[in-house]
Amino acid sequence: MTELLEADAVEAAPGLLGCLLISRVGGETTAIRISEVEAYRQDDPASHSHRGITPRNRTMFGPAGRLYVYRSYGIHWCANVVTGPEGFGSAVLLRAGDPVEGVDVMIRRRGRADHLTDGPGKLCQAMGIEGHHDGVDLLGDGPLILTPGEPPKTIRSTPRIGISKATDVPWRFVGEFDRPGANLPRP
DNA sequence: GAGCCGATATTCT
DNA sequence: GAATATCGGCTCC
Repeated sequence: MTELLEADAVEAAPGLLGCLLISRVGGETTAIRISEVEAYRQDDPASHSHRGITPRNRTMFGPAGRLYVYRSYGIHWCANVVTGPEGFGSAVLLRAGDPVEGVDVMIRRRGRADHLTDGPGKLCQAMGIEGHHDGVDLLGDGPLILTPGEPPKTIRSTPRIGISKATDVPWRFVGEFDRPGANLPRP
């Protein structure tokens, strides 16, 4: 896991598909199987880190395996896994996952029973990830843990979503699995 | 289903 | 002042 995350974000991103993200925020356990990610790195005009270090994005420049959390559109939280060597601002945005544990908790946090973790802001809300989790170590014993899982059957790469720069690079990765996500609510 | 709109922190012009 | 790595509620098919 550590070696994967120390690689370039574009290499690490597809490797994160199928990994499990476990949250114990507030003493309640939720977990997802990661199914959709996007790679961002410093030499990429669409990345927060492209124009250098700021108070918001400084976690992206830290060691691999940390969680980078930022506020999106002033409303939502978005979670990234920091990758690459320390000092190079790169991370993998967690866009979506399949719920595998704590669905009842997710439903309560989201206030609805469908679309629990199928977007970056929704994923954070369902797992209780907020701004104060920025910088936590995902490989240690903290409230948020990243562990290896079963890789997807196939991986598709597409252009990234919701950006206006560097829309030509296919750095969004979507995993397709044999088994559907456990406990996925029927829409 | 698609399309419009409002909410609003942080950064950049 | 404008743009953004979004979402949910609304309308109208």
